Formats: sequence, structure tokens, C-alpha cells
Amino acid sequence: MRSGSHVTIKDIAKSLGLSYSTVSLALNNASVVNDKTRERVQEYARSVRYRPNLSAKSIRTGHTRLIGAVLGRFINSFFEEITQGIENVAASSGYDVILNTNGSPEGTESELLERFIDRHVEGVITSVFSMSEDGIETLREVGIPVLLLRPDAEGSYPYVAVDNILGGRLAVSHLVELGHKHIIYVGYDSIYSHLRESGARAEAQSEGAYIEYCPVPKAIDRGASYDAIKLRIQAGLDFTAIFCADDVLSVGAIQALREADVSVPNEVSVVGFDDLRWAPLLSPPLTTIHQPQISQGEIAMGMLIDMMEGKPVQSRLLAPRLMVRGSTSHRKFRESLQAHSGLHNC
Amino acid sequence: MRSGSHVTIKDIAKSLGLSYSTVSLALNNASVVNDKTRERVQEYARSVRYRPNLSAKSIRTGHTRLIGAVLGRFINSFFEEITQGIENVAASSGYDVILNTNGSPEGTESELLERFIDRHVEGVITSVFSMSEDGIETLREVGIPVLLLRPDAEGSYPYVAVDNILGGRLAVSHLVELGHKHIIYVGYDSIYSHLRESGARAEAQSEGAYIEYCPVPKAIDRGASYDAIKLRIQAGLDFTAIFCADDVLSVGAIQALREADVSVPNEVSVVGFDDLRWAPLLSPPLTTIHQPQISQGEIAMGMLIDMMEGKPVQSRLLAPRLMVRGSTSHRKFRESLQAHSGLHNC
DNA sequence: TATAATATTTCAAACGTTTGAAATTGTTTT
DNA sequence: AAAACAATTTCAAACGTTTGAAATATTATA
Repeated sequence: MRSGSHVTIKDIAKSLGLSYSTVSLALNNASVVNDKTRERVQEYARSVRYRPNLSAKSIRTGHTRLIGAVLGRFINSFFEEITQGIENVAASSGYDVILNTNGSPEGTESELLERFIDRHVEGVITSVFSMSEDGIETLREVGIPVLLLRPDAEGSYPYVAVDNILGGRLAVSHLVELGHKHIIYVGYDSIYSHLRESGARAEAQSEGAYIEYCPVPKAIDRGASYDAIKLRIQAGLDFTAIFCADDVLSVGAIQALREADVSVPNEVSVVGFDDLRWAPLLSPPLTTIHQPQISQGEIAMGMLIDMMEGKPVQSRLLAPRLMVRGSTSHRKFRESLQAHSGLHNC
Repeated sequence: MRSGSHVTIKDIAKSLGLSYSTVSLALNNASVVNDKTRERVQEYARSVRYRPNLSAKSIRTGHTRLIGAVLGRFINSFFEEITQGIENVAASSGYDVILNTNGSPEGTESELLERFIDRHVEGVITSVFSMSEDGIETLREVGIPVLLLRPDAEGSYPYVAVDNILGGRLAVSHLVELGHKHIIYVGYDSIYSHLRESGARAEAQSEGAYIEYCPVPKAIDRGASYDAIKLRIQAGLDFTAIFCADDVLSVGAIQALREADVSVPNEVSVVGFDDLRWAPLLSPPLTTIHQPQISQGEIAMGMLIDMMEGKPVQSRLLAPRLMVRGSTSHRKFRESLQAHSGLHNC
């Protein structure tokens, strides 16, 4: 067999003295064909390494079993893991994933959509930063179901996301249990941060603690939180805990504290959000809110498959988990160790 | 127009009173068709949002413009960035990428290959851990070119990889310049580590420094290097620098040093390899060898396209770059600060 | 053994394109 | 105005499948 050439159903039919139809039927395990013939065909197909041509198949059936994923690019492994989950269930359901991490300039969104449409992808999974409202609408117009990887306030689209409010509650609940009363929340202007903050406030209120909002211009910006906390420290060290809207912000905060010779966690506790894979590698290892990324991807893909099959789906909020590590400690430790620390710093 | 239905060339032909052929030719900018007709067709196609059916196209032309990428899953953002590069040039060359991060159990490799073959991908990019020698051969047999993202000693396959030997040299050269004479190399049994080590040794030899090999069972295992360095410290603190085969190993090493109250970088300097995105977030920020991941992906995809077009390609070794950060310092600092450290520890 | 019923296979069209060859139209040249 | 040529368009087959309808073969029933 010439390299690159492919055996087709016709070839098999010819060799076996059968019609295309019978071969096709046999290969698809149609019950209508005689057991003996089916076996003979399948056996022979195997022996000549027959592989169906999916393009041909899809042109006839209208099904490509292709799905498109467009995810944001981050300075973290967040989407890498989500991708993992998506792939897992896609593969086991016979779908392939065309991935786009949207790294290219903004203007190309429409090109991306065109590619998806041209490929006749049967569904699209996307995260918020990665696709505009218009883009989503375009897809819907041509009948491609879209699943969001973020909470959708208006409820116009099905989504699967982590429960950010609960995440905020968990973080603050942990800090409150450790005796912290004055907690700084480092956040930015986006739905993620707002939800996390509102969870934090709700929990604080019911526990008699106080949340102070410390804004930074954007997410995942170590420098921004460094600057913000640096400034805040100069205004007075009247807080004992910081809750950051994401792990990277925590790194900046910790850096600012360290430079001001404020010990983490002895003097100030820090909690992050996301639980990126390197969070345990920091020193101290970061206490943070874990997002179940792989299962988020798996659930998302499962839901999308349901949508593609026309089944009704219900948006889901996934429960985050508190990961207690080294960057938080009990407030009562503060005074004693501050003394020690003072000695040490002289 | 019914949602989900697609305008075809036939539809356009009918509406415009032309034959399929003319429409097809016009849409493909064939010079044979009259300028006026071409414009009319394209204009109309745009107005009805015509999009070609890529399956149909590929069944006729034999070209799917699909490429397969199978990359390893790591506790790092390494492949996320490579993917970025691959996508960038794939997109601008009209290819789509079916990504598989090979997270599923081992046995499924053949299934993955079958999917690639069924989809008629025109080329495959893969990293070493992700696909067996047999798998690669299978692809080649059916005429699908394969590009490796790793050095191939035998030279049987084209590849693009970072120059690991040079990386090793850069790391040790830096340490030697800082005055370090006794350097521990933390590595494991794989081609990557071996190459890095040999670079390290070559550089050390020419500079009169000494490399001591400290083996760990596998890559990217923080615990393993922690254990190894812990043990090594107990045997005596007669070294002043550690070079680790990857960044994650560095984290374990630093942790072991910290627990033994050995200051990094004042008493012992540590250099990693990879420059994962979180390397600057550590404290101290990690001095390490940077791998140009995005361009590695871009170059890889460019080469694969050449291969698919039948052009000859030449394997490439990319130059790594030393990133000097906080985890290394001059050896002369050692004695003075060791004294201080002793005081501090009392 | 003829007939009915069922099991199995085949025919032929279709999916949306592309493309070599043939046909038509338009333009020069003589 | 006929012949020759070029420009443009159309025909029809092909790519590898699937599938409803029709044809044939097999078995059961009377």
C-alpha cells in the first residue's frame, strides 16, 4: 500500500465482492446485516487497516463531532487544567476539540468564529475574557450551542462556574476563626472580584469582622497589589489579614509585607483565590481557595454534549474548597511574635 | 433562513443563475472567471453569509488543514505556552489544531492515533513523554509527518528543542563567575537531565569547578529534591551552590535549605531550569534558565508546515537564556553572613 | 410445493465541494 | 463575413460516506 493512501469502503467492497452498502452497514454494526458477513467485513477491514474518512462521514451525516474551545491565556495553569477536563470527556464521547487560547490580537475574534463555523463545530466552550457578547450571539444564530465557563448574571446562557460568593465566605470564615477582625480585601472591577467580595462581606458581617476594600486596577497583577499594600502599610498596620481576589495578587501583597518586615503569617495572614498549581510552592505556602478546575472542564464538556443532543441543561455553580497552608495563622500569635520579630530585626 | 441550515454553493448558483462551477471558481478567486461575475458572486455570498463546508472541501481536495498536537501534562505552564506558539502560526496559515494533552491512561495512545488518522490530520507535533516510538512510527507509515519537541539523539526525526547542554553551561558559568567552586547538580535519569548535566560538567571543568551529582528519581518532584538535599546537608555543608534540572526541583531544594537554616542565596545559591512563569514569584525569585517556549511552538509549527508541503527541514536547537534573579549571589558573601546567621539562630 | 414472511443485500441518490474537459460567448484578424 | 483565437461559463464526474427504497435470497407456513 502506497504511503499516505487510504483504504476506502469501495476497496473493501471490491475485494470482498460485496456492495458498498453492505460494507458500510457491516462496519457500523447494523443489525440488518448477516452476522457472518459482518464479521468477515470487520475482520478484513482490520487486516487492511481500514479507517473511515471522517470528512466524508460528516458531509453525509451532518455531524462533525468537533467542538471548539476558546479559553483565555493567563499567567497561570488555570486553563491548562480546565482543558484537561474538557478533553477527558470529549475523547470518551468521541469528540475532538479545536482549542484556541486567544493569544492573538483582539481583531481576530471574527476570524476565529468563522473557522469554527467553517469546521461545523457542533458546540463551543468559552470563558468570559475570551469572547465578546457579539461573538456568542453569532454562534447562536447559526445554531451552535455555547457553554460559558463563568457565571452569567442575566442567565441568558448556560454556564458552569465556581461559586465565587461561597469562596469569599470560606476565606473570611477561615480568617475570622483565626481571630482576625480587620481584613483587607484586595480586588478589582470585574464580576469575579465583586462576587468574591460580596461573599467576604456577608461572612464578615455575620461574624462581626470588618472588610476594608483595597482596589487594584486589574486581576493577576503582582505589581499592582504590591503597590497597593505597600501604600496601605504606610497608612498604618491596623489590619491583621489580607484576602486577595487571586493568587497572583497574594504574591504581590506578601512581597510588600515582607519588604516592610511584616511577617506572614505571624503578623498578617494572607489568603488567595484560585489555588494555582504553584500556590503550595511559595514560602510560606499559600492558604487559598481551591477551584476544581479539572472537574469544571469535565462538567462543562458533559453539559455541552447534552446541549448538542438537544437535552435541557441547568447551569451549575461548583463548590470551592479552602486550602489551609502556611500563609495564615491565629491572630493571638501576633503580639508575642511581633516582639520576637522586633528583636530579630534590630 | 432556518437556524443551523447552511447556504451552499448550489444555493448561490441557483439564486444567481450561474453554474456551481462558476460560483466555486469565483469564490476561490480563480483568474479564469470574469471580474464582474467574481465580484457579483462574492458580494452575494457575503450578503447571505455563505461559509464553505470544510468537510466537503477536504473530501474533494484531500486536504483537511488540521494538525494534531499531543503534549505532556505537567505541573507547570510549560506546554500552555508552547501551545500558544503553535496556535499562532497555525491560525495564520489556515490550520486548526486538535490538541490532546494526553492526560488519560496510557493504553489510549492508539485510540488517539486512530482519531488523528481518521480526521486525516496532515501533521503531528508531539513532545517526548507524550507518544511512544511505536506511535510515531504508525503515523509515519500512513504518511503523516511528525515533528518532535525534544532533542532526538538518533536524528531519525526532525525536532525543535532547546539547547540543554548550553543551558547547563550558562547555569554553571553564572555560578562560577560568582565564585562558586563546589556545585551540586540535582538531576534524574532522562535525556534532558543528562544533557543539562553534561553542559554543566563541561563548563565546570574548563573553569576549575567541581560538579557533584545528586540524583532524584524523577523530574518535577519537589519532595524528591527536598529529601535529597536534606540528606546532603546532613552529610556536611561543603557546597555553596545547587543547580537543579528543573524549577520544581529547585523549590524542594530551597525548602530543604531553609529548614536547615541555610540562607538562599547568602550561603547557598540555587539555579533552576525552565523559567516557569511562577519562577519570579518565589522568594527569593529564582535564578533559572529560560526556555523560549512561545517561539519554540511557533518554530515547531512553521517547520511542520514545511514538512507537510514536502519541503526539507532541518532540526533546530534553540538558545536558552540565563535569568538572573534573587536565588544566586556571590560566594564571598558567604562567610560574613554565615556568622550573622549563626547569631540569628541562637 | 407454492406462498408468505423475513432476512439480507444491492441500487442509486445524496451530502457540498473541486476540476478536467467540453461548450459557449466574445473579440480579433484576415 | 468567415476563421481563428481568447475569454468565460458549463457539464459531469469524482471524493468517501450513508440511507431509503427496491431487489433478492432464505426460511417458515400452509
